[in-house]
Amino acid sequence: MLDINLIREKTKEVEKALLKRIDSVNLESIIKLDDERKILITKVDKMKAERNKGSKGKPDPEEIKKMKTLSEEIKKLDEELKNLEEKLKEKMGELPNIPADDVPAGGKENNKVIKTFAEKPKFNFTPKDHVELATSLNLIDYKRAAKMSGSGFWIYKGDGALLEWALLNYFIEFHRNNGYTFIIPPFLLNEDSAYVSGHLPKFRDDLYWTQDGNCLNATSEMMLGNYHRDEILDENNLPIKYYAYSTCFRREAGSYRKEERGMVRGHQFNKIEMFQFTKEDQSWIAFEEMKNSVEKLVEDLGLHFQTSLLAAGDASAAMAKTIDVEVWIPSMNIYKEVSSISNALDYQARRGNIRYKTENVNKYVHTLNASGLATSRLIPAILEQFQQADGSVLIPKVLQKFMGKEIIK
RNA sequence: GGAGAGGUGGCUGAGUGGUUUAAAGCGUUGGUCUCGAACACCAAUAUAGUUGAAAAACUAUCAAGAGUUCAAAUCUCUUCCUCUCCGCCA
Repeated sequence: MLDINLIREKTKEVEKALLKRIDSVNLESIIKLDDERKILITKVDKMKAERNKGSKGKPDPEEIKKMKTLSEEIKKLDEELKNLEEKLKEKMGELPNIPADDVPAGGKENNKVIKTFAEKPKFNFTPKDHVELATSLNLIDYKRAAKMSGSGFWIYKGDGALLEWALLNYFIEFHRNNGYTFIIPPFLLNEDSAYVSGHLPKFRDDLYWTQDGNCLNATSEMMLGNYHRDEILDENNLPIKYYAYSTCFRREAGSYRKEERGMVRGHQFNKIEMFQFTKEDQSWIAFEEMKNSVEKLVEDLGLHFQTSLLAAGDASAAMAKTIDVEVWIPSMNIYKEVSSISNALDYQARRGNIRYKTENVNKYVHTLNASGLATSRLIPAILEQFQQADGSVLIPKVLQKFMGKEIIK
């Protein structure tokens, strides 16, 4: 949600910025609605003031008659006002966040690679893809998972399960050392929360729903963003840094399984999510810090990867700026996202009504999130990038202590 | 799943139709006192919206929504949540 006052005061600038990510903007109609709202509120409030005055003490019968007509009129106007406010809210909700100045306009094709890390691995043998490796090393059981749960699921087994858990442990330890607070949230959340996190109405079909009207969490960002909903935070506690573990569930309706074999895209995967609530002048510092953390995490695994600045149209609508960390998957000849680091500024905080008090003024916090990290795309990258001629796979140094070995064979 | 009790400001807690502009206490902040502190005393202490240059005024909010009424924290209905007891149960 954008600030209506900003839209009123800097209409042209806002319009221009929004055109970087969407084709057409009509701010005038929003301002007009807001004008109507103001006029109506002034009118109704005056009538209510009159009624309150008249109803103090015991009015005589004639006065009661007058007040009755007044009350009926107020009721009508209140109804009108409610409709107007709903319409305005809906229109405001459709507006995406204003992209940061350095974010390129347009869609995916305008994403900019910022930096590349480590070397692309070279093989003097024919490399296998991660499905072959995971199957031959008995790390992942795709077949039995399909039998039990259908396609898009997999079973971690033996060293595969240990590798998954080692990654999670590695992340958990890393964030703990960086002063983040660990959260394990419920994996089910109610509809209201999904609206506040911005996943509804857009992703309704991509979420799993229970018979009680809850949905399964698709990323713990949904939980963390709601954690301080409707609160006024103590500015001395900011920035607040959380990281959460959750299993994430996604229907992935309509996606192509063929091109994304194995575990690149599934209905269920594990993820550690980072989240920060900051003061308004601290969020870009936090953004850098989070980006550096994610880069360090992947770098220390020894993987070849790159970072990209997403174009306005490719980033999610709530975000002012997003940088993707993309890891090299040799068999696909492509870089696949393992983390998006995003700054929403006050856009999410407005929706969730999350503020802090500073010098006796309440301001909206800024919110940021980043995966730190999802495992399901790292495992293919690790298997493929670190495979040896004999079909074994070297385990990254940072994971060895969690697995008790150096090589999977 | 059944039965019961509840939800009031940062917190505790009074308030069953009309000076409630929500009592009182605690907490917090500022001041007086003091060499300094404690005590004591004085004062301030919610959020949002509208009008206004400002001072300020007005409106709404007592879990949420609807209703009754000239007037609702208070009466009625619905929903949500919390607690207690019972039942069921990986």
